[in-house]
Amino acid sequence: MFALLRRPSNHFHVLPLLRSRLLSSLTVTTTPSPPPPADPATLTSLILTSTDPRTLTQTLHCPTLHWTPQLVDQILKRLWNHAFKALHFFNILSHHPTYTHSLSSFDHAVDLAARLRDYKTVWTLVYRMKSLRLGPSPKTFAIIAERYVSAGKADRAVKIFLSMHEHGCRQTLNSFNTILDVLCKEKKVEKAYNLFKALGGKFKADVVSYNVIANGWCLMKRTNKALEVLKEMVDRGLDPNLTTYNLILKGYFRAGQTEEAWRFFLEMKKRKCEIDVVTYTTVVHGFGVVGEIKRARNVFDGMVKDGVLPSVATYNALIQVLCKKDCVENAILVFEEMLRKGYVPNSTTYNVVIRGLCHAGEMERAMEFMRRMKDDECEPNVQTYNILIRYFCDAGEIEKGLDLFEKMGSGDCLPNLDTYNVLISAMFVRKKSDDLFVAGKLLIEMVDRGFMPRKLTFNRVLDGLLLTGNQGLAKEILRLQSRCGRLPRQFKL
DNA sequence: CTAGGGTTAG
Repeated sequence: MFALLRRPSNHFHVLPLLRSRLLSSLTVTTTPSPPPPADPATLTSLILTSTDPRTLTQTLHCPTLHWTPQLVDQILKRLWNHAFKALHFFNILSHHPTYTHSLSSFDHAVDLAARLRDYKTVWTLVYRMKSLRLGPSPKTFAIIAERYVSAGKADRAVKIFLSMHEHGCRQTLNSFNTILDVLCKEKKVEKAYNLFKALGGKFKADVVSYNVIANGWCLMKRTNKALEVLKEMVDRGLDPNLTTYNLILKGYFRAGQTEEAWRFFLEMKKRKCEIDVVTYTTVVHGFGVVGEIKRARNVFDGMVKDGVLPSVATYNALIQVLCKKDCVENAILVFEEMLRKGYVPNSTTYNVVIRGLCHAGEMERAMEFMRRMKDDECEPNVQTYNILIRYFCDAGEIEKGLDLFEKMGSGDCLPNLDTYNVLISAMFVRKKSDDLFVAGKLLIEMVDRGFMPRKLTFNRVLDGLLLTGNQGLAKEILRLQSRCGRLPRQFKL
């Protein structure tokens, strides 16, 4: 906590000890000594703590360091929440004397730049892929389209899809379905449906196209619209499949039409359309969220008799709804039951249990489960940290929240946008000058890492700093705000 | 990354 207050610059977050250790390993590389190890964790720390680009380049270009696309991708993944550093790393390797980036690393870089809304860099990367004859691939376009749509530029995304072939990437039914899906997932169903009507004939729309659109309506809780679309499909001579039925089932639950969902489920069973684990998981979850725990359990118990084994996701659904609508103790009983049956819980399982415990005020047991995760080769992820940080702060144990935050910075799980938002809000509860100072530093750090705070966050922090006499930091943040305003920071390639 | 099931808060 106090280390946090004292750290002068953007990297105040990294624990001092770790920092000096890594810096010394950096200087070592300029003299003929052992080569830097090639494991992703060490390399990621090295990139995060380096302060001098030239030394870092030297280190990463070291001939004994054997780069592979897998290694590069692993590092990019680890640096996902530190977008500028990630792109910087990508760029250094772009100039490596012998190594050449793979298509998937390019896609990572495109995704990062697009998330920063730095479209100039996005297109530079696309042209570079093209000149290296690596791509762009349909996946590259899916990434770009998704980012444009989520930045509120749906029309732009459609245009880019329509111009894919100009970049040497053929338009297929698959890519058509992808753009429809991207639009639907961002709740632009009308737009998707218009595109579907205009070009569905040309691309020979199939059951996937119809399912995507129907699911889009379901996401808007417009089950009837979804059913209309499917009627149209049947009229065109295309048969619904299990995915179709499952998405309608989910749609009924989502729209609060629980009894319709149940009748639909019974109909599916009666018609012998070979319902699967997804069907059952949907029903267990659907009943659970409306508090129908008995029915959820009945369905869960019944699936085995029907010859369908639950999956980890099914257990996760049951455990979650028990936490929410029943009690954590019963949820943990199910958790233990799944272990006894030989299932391997994943990070979602743990996160669900941890949230349940936090919600019940059992913070210590929640922490215990986080430690247990590691024994199950299931490292805590950013969601795990966010849950614990949030509940610690809500309970007024802000120091403990900050402790966890610092552990993230030094470990292999970097904080994301949610982490910063949660923590910054928490800095207002005690109305202490020191806390506001931390909030200011966090704000600066998040911008440094490619996350854009909302205007409201800026104003809250500024007000707080001025009220508590932190004029200096307030000034710095004002400059920051005007510098990043609405324009994205551009990355120098 | 051609579609359906588990994580997140008011």
